[in-house]
Amino acid sequence: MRQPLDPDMFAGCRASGASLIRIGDKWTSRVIRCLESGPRRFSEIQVPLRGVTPKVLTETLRAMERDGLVERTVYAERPPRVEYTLTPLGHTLREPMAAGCAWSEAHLPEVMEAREAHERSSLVQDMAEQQTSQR
Amino acid sequence: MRQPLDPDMFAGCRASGASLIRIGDKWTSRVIRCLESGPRRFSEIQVPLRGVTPKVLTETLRAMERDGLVERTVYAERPPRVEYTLTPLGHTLREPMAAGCAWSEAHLPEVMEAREAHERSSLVQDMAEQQTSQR
DNA sequence: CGGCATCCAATAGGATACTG
DNA sequence: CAGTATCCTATTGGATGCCG
Repeated sequence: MRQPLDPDMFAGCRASGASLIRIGDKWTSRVIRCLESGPRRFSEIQVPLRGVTPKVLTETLRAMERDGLVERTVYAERPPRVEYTLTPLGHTLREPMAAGCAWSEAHLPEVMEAREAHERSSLVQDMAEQQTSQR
Repeated sequence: MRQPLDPDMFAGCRASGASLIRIGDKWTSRVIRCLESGPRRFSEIQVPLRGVTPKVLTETLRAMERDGLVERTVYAERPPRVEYTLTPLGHTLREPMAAGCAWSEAHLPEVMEAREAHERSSLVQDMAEQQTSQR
């Protein structure tokens, strides 16, 4: 016989999960990879992120700063220059993130295959439904 | 001197990243953990997810089915019974996900500390601004 | 250059009621 | 029981323009 699931199994996870620390976030992971190789400027990061709007990039960077993952340094120059650096804490995120990326790369073919198989079968179903409604 | 970032460093990642496979998704990771211990029924999963609406849970499960992460089995009974099972592919996701969870748990204190420190400093800033505008 | 302010569209997600 | 259907709101993210 099967054990019932603990209703509160995610009680602590609501705080520690993706909702608190924007790891699952669309952009956070990419920003980290951009900063792996050293400090980068705002516009440098913006390029590989395929022209994400400055608003969104700012929000992402601010959130990461808030969580102590990146540090923001402003140089009082003309024109102004701002650099973002991965903090030691931010660097520790590289490992688990690499695990996720590795999984994606390794299993992408399987996922694509499953997706196509699903599409085929649902197509057949749709056709069957059309037949039925035509009666 | 610093190397420029490759503008296309995420060219393949757009397909393999969180956007394609809903890993970073708020619910997907939790569903997987619910199914680790064996097949579960719809309503069983719904409980620890703190009463997520059936609509959202359905969407999540359907997406995971589409990607070959879970399998849906309908038993022709009265009342009807449906069970969701982790596929072998779905099981392979447990490892990288565990890595992420471990990180969260391990570094949560640091993140919380950074967050509080940030809040304190921005509070001081706000007070300073108020002083300025009162002049 | 590196933002911020504002407006707007698209999407996600919740509440509720109903069905096979 | 396991959803579907409908409605509605909140959040996300894009576009644009301005500023230090």
